Amino acid sequence: MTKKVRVRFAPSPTGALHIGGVRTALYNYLFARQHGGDMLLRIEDTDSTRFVPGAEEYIIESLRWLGIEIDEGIGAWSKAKGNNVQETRGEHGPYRQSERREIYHKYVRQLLDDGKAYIAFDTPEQLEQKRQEIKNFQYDASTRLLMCNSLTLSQDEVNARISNGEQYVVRFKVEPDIDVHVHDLIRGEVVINSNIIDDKVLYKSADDLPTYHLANIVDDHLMEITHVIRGEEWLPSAPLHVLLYEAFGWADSMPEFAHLPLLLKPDGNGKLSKRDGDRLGFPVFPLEFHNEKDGTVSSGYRESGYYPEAVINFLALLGWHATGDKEIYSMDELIQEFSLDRVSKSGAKFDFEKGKWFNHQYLMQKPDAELAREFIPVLEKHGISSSALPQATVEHIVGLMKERVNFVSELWEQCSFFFEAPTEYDEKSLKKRWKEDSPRHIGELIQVLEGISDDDWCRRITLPAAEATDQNPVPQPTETWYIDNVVMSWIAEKGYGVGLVMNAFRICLVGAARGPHIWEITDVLGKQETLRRMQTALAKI
RNA sequence: GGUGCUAUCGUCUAGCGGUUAGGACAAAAGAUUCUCAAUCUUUAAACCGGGGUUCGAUUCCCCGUAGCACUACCA
Repeated sequence: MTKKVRVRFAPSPTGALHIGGVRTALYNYLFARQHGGDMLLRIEDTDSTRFVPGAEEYIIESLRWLGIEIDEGIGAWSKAKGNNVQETRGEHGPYRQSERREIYHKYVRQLLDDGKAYIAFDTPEQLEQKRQEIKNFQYDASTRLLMCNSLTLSQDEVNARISNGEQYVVRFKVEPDIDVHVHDLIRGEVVINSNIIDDKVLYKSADDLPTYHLANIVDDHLMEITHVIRGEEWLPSAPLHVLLYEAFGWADSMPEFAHLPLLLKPDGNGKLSKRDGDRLGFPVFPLEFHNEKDGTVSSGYRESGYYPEAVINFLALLGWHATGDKEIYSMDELIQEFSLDRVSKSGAKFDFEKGKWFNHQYLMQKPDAELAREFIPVLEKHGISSSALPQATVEHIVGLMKERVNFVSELWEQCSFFFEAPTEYDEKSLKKRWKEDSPRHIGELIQVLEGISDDDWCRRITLPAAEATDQNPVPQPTETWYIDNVVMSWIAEKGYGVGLVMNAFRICLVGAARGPHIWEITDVLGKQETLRRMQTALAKI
C-alpha cells in the first residue's frame, strides 16, 4: 500500500507572501488534491531577526482569498466546510517551528551522539577572517580540523566553554567525496559531489533555534511529508538534505523532491522581486500588505481588482501546461489535470499583461447582478447614491459595459456618462466628429425626438424582413428600437450622413466618441435627460 | 571564482527522430458598427552556436555560449 500523499507549504513570516510563493502553494495544493492527500501549512520562523509582524496572518488570508485550502497546520480551513475561522489543526503539531525547540534538541543530540555533527565555536569574525585568508574557503572536511570545534578541542575544553556560556553552533559533518544523488520529479537525477557541500550550521545556541536545513528535514519527517514541492532556489541544497535524511536513518522514508522553476522579471534579468512590481506597475503580492517593520506598503492583486480565479489560472499556467490548447481552467479542472511531470524546467518571465486578459475572461463570465454589487461601491465613491438608482439599471449598464473592461474599477471611466451628464467634451472626438452642420443637425434632431412619446421612447419593434438579394438570400426580420426607426427615417428623408448625425448625437450624450450602442444609451437616460444633454451641448460646444 | 539547473515567436508555452514547428497574450491589418470596445478573419513573429549519433535532428549525446539559482550562525 502506498502512503497517503502529504505535502506542505512552508513559508517564512518575513513579509508579504511573494507571488512565486503563491504559485508554490498552488502547485502543492493541486498535487495534494489530485492524489487525495493532505496539504499542510507550516510556518518556518527559525530566523528570529527577520520576523515581520502580521506576515503569518497575511499568508493565511492570502491562501484563503485564493481558495487554496489547508487541511492541517496553521490556519486550516476548507471551502466545503465554509470554515473561515482561523485555527490550527492536526496531530503533528506544533506547526510553528519556533514552538518546536524541544523536538529539534533531541535530533541535534542524536546527530552529535552518532558523530555526524559537531560543535563549533568559531565566531562570525573568525570565519570572516578565514574567508579573507583562504580563497574559496569552505567549512568542510578539508578545513574543519583547522577550526575551533569539538573535533579539535578536548571534550573537557568543549564542556568548559559551553558552561562558560560561550556561544556555539552545531555543524553537520559532511563526509567528503561522495556522489549524492537527488531524484527530482521535474528534473530527473541530479548528482552532486559532497566535496562542494560545506558543514552546514544546523543549530545555533545564540537563539536556541535550528537553521532551515535541520528544522525542515526533521519536520518533514515527523509530519510524514511524502513530496517536497518547492522553488528551484532549493535545488543546490537538496543534496545536503538527502545526506541529512541518511544521517538520521530516514533514507527509506525520504520524500520525493520537485523543484519548481523560478518566476523571473518581465524585463531584464533576475528573479522577480518586490521592487519590480512598483517599477512596472503591477502587484507581486496577492493582497495589499502594510509592513509594520519597514513602513512600506505593497499593492496586492485583490486590491487591484483581480479575481482570485484569474490569479490562480494565470499562475497555474506560468510554469505548467497541459498537452492541449486549453487556457481557461477552474480550480477543479486544474486539480484534475495538473501533473508535476508537465511542469517546465526553465524559469518563466512574469508577464502581467496576460494576467489582465485572464481577469477579463473571468469578469465577463460573472453574472451582471454580481458585477453590479461590486460596482455600486465604486459609484458611491463617485457620489452616485445607490438609493436613487434601481439595482436593475446598474445591472443593465454593467451588462452593456463588461466586455470592454478588465476590471470592475475600470467600469466607471467607461460608463460614468450613464450617471452624470458630460461636463466637458473630448477634444479629439470633437475635432473628428463635430462638424459645421452638427449644431443644426442636433437642433433638428431635438425636434424629431420631442415628437416621440414617453411610451415609445424605450419601445422595441420588429421590422419585417427586407427583400431577398443575392448577398442576403434569406432576410430575417430585425429587431430594433422604435426610436431608431424614427431617427433613421428622418436622416434618410433629409439625406444627411448617418455617421455625421449619429456621432454628433453621441458626443452630446457621452461627451466623446465612445460607448455602447446609442439607443442603449438613450434607453437608460430617458427622453428628458437625452434632450437636456442635447441642449447643453448646443450651448457649450 | 566554484557548483548546479536551464535554453522553441517579444512573453507564456505545445512538440517527446520525419510536422507547412501548433495555441494563447501582446502587435499589425481587415470585416462589422453611429463611435469605442468586444467579436470574427487574416498577417507578422521562434527552434542560441558548433560538433557528433542517425537515412534523417527542434527533439538524443558532447562542447561552447548565454540566462538563472546557490555558494550565511536567511529562508
